Amino acid sequence: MTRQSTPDERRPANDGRRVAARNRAALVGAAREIYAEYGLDAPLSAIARRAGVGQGVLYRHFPDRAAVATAVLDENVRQIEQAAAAPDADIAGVLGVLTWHQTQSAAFISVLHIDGAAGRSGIPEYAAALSGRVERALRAHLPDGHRLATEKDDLMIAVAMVSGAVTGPTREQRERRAVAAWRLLDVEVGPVRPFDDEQRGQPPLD
Amino acid sequence: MTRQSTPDERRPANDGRRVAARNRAALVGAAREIYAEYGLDAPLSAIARRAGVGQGVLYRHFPDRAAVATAVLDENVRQIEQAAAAPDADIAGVLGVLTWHQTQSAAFISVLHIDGAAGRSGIPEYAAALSGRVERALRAHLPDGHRLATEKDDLMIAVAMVSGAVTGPTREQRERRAVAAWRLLDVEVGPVRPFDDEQRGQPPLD
Amino acid sequence: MTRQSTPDERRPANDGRRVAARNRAALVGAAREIYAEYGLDAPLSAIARRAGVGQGVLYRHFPDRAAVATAVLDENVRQIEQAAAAPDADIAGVLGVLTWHQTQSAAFISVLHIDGAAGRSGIPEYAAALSGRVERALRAHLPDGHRLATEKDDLMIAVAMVSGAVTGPTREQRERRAVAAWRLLDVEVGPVRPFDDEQRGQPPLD
Amino acid sequence: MTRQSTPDERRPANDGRRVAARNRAALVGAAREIYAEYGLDAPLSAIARRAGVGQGVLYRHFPDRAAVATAVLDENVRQIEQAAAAPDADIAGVLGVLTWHQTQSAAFISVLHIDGAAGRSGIPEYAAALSGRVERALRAHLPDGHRLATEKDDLMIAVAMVSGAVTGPTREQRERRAVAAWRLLDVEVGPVRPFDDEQRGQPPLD
DNA sequence: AATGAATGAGGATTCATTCAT
DNA sequence: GATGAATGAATCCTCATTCAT
Repeated sequence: MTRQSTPDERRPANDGRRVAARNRAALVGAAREIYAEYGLDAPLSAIARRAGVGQGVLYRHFPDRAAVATAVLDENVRQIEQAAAAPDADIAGVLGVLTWHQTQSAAFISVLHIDGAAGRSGIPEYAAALSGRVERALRAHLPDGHRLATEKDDLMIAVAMVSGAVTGPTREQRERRAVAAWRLLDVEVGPVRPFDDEQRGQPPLD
Repeated sequence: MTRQSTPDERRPANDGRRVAARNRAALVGAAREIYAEYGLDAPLSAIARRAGVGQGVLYRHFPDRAAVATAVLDENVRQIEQAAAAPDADIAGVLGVLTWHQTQSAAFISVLHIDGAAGRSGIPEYAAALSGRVERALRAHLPDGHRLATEKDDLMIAVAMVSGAVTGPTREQRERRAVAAWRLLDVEVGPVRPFDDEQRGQPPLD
Repeated sequence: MTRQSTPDERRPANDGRRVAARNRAALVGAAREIYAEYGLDAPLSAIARRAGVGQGVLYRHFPDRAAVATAVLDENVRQIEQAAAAPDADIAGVLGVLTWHQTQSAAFISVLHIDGAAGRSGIPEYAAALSGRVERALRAHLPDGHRLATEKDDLMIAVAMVSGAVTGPTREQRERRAVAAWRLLDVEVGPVRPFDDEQRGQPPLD
Repeated sequence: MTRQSTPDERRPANDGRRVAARNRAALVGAAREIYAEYGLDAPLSAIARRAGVGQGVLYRHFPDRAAVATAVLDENVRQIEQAAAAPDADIAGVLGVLTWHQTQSAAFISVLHIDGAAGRSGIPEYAAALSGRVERALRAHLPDGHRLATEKDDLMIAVAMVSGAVTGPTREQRERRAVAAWRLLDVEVGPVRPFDDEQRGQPPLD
């Protein structure tokens, strides 16, 4: 339901495919907001409600709660991959994008803890896969002489460490702490910002 | 109304008030285990069950779930304080004890994230208080020239960072990662171990 | 209770019987307060706590919750009986004492509803017995020509009606309404007050 | 709750919705019965059980226990209002309908005690609102010279008095006592019956 | 495909009652 | 006799998940 502001949508009897895609996107967006506000344990009903769809639709698109979380985090990871795929990418820049997402989303932090989140939230191998993609994106630009290139695990341990430092009620404070964390690690980081200017807008729905 | 089923049958023995202290200790111990396995959001009923007591006993000893968590974490913090109070204490040694507890207890990690725990578990100012005690214990031995002594927040940010790195299914792996984290921070840490061999005994309550 | 406790007890260390009597009185007093504040469904533990005794003591003196209530109300009824036994007693005077108790105690009101209370609070035939004693005390002074003497049930119906009217947060308001109720019934009532000046003081305990 | 979806019946009826309406009615009916038997403090689970639905259904339809009670009592009050709105209504007739409901429902009695209900059941201002509606319905037909028109509060005090008198295990006995109460008040009352012949029957649940 | 109602298990919390000391 | 701890049933309330329409 939820009157859609899209002008071309005037007929609820419009064919399903398009509606389905829109619903899926609405669910992912709603989940992102809900996760940001309440964490990964938030009730699924809240996500469906904020997306403006019935509970059943959520289950049609996502088999379980882990799938929802994965879909949300997938977008974050994709941005990092895109940042890594940019022509002028370097490790500092990619770390900056990564850090931005760390400061943005409590859920995203969890996934980088790999099993910290897995315990409670039932995000199983999904998390490992996402974490692996992040690692590949970073490592593609990791020079041999880089501070995090000596030991095999250092790169992702450092990422996890920054995740640990990123706490606080406001994004600004979280960013300040993230920057301090990288400084303590003696690692140079580019500007902390999303990859594109594709602002993922948060409609103050509901 | 009181429809009581006339418990003329044997009733599970009431061992008297002597057992109260033992029960409290059992609850704290059970809570420690349960928290380590499932995190601070674990059901209180699981704690009572593992302690081998009824639900009511838990509520007799602890008014709310925050009180349970506090009782558990309080012991960890106390060990760190004791380590700091030892005659030959230095910052590396205290950090070693701290790190041991970080590798030991998922719950303890949460509390050092300061607000990471606050979110769901309703451990609000408790966490801040415990975290403050840890900070004081550490700062008492922080030399002026120490790597973590330049910026005001660096000390606890570093602690949070190590907490972030401490993941993995086994304590050994978590310790390995913790050590790697301190190395990346270029901070010297003493042996990772509990303060004393003081078996976590029964506090002489009552 | 057979033993008359002389008020001038000089030996507080004289245990046993005397302590038991004091505890019983404390329980009744506490129950009166608790009932006035929370109604007849208040937890028994609250009564024991306010009386400053253990839970077990309550069960030693009273087999069930109805016995507690009865003990409390018994005192109210006794005052009414004493008022009726006074040399210069008349129906108006006894009604005044009765009304005072109605305005004083929500519990007492319930008992005069006879079965309204019985339903929930498990005050079974106790209530009937108490109600019967009140009726006898009143009827002893009911002149043949009295407004409430025509029909058999009129007397106690009128009492129940006044009980129904007695609502409100303060005793003053309840008294005002009680007086209005008697006026509507066209029944003359003496001064609304306890029988003796034996103020049953309410220590603001706890 | 209750987004007012315009109940235009153009669409092929969604039967899920139809069941919902039936369930809601069943819940209200069950609540009425349970309240009559056990009073307003009856467990909500008993209501759900008698309605033949799960607990969750009750919470879907009513956010809290006060909402359930309000839904039930609202119907009673509505009947009284309808009786007052009838073309040939007079005060005696409306009082008769009111009295019928008093004899019918212990819960309804509570609400007219105004604060008697407020105590335990958490039906605070709801009760006041319902009581106010009853008063308005009555007062609309109260002639200036009526016995209950002299003092401002007399009307509702009288209603409360009758409520107080209405006790007893059977409706018949309660009615007899109610009639006696009105007689003692010297107030003429019409036939004690529900407003319409609209028997509030048992919804053909399952 | 969407809807949103229903189910029912799970967890929190409160108390009446018993009983060892 | 008193104490107060323990038990465990009962109730409240929340969601994850299924399913009829």
